[in-house]
Amino acid sequence: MSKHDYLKVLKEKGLKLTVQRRKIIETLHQLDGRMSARDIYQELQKKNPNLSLDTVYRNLRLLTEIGLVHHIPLPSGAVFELSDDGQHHHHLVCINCDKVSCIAYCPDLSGFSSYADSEGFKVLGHIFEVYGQCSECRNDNKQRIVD
Amino acid sequence: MSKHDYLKVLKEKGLKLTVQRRKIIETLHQLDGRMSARDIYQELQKKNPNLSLDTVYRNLRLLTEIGLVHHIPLPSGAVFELSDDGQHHHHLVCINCDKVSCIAYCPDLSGFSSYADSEGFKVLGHIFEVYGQCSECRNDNKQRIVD
DNA sequence: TTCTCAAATAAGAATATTACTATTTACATC
DNA sequence: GATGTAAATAGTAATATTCTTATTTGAGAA
Repeated sequence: MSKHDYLKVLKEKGLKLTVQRRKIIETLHQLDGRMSARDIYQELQKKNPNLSLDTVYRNLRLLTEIGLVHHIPLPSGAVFELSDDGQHHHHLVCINCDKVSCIAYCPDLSGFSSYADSEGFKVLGHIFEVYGQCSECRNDNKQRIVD
Repeated sequence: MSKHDYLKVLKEKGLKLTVQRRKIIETLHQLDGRMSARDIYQELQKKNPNLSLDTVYRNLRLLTEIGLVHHIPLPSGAVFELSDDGQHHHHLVCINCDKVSCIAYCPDLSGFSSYADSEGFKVLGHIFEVYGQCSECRNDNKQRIVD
């Protein structure tokens, strides 16, 4: 998704295109990685010392709600990434080194949603993250055992 | 799982049966609901004013790691519940009123885990929570629209 | 029972995240 | 372009969670 498309989506949702909001998206877009709220705050504060940390958190929450941004809870704290396509996906997270990989698997809730709906509960979304140990950290562990 | 069983599991894991640890489990057991770290802290502080809030957080994290306790992230903050059987399960959470129901569905990661393992990644666990709107909150919304 | 020591705690500092409120701003309408 | 208004921001306070370190304690060994 291009930078322009993000701004279009915001407009479609009736949200204002504030400078701060644009900058947050641009930062995530340009640095093209996963950043914490504080990372983004520190980056943007270089140009705008008046920026409020709350504004970063508030917008990240908003952008997450409308699906433009993914919130990834890591053992060491939350990071955020831009959504490529407006669709969500899930992650494989190493509990040792915090490395994150995207995965294609998504729990199939279609059957469950119908059931829940018949019980009056409207399913609106889900969070799903897989935790484990990456190959590098596994190798490190083996080496340590040998030592 | 009885109170005694929890203490047995702790012992098996080589963890100390501290007074604070026992009290945290007993509180979750007796009040038999879902409580925030602060709820538990405030309850236990009545009897032990020296109790540290950090101790509550630290033990809830530990108990969650070994599977005796479930951590449930709600929009308004995290709550904890004792695990009935040492097995995990997932929840349906109303984003309006924070009501929580347990659900039987659990994402099937067996195939994915084998694949991940062949790539060097050892899957150790996952988090999964379903969000939506409960029947009561849906009805409230309808009424508001009619008004 | 006493001793020993790693594990756990208390206390407080540090960090993360959210809430509150007065002021500012995007943007639709004129 | 000027104006009205609701949404968004800055600044700050409040709350949630984690970290650091000196002290205490559970539990095994003597």
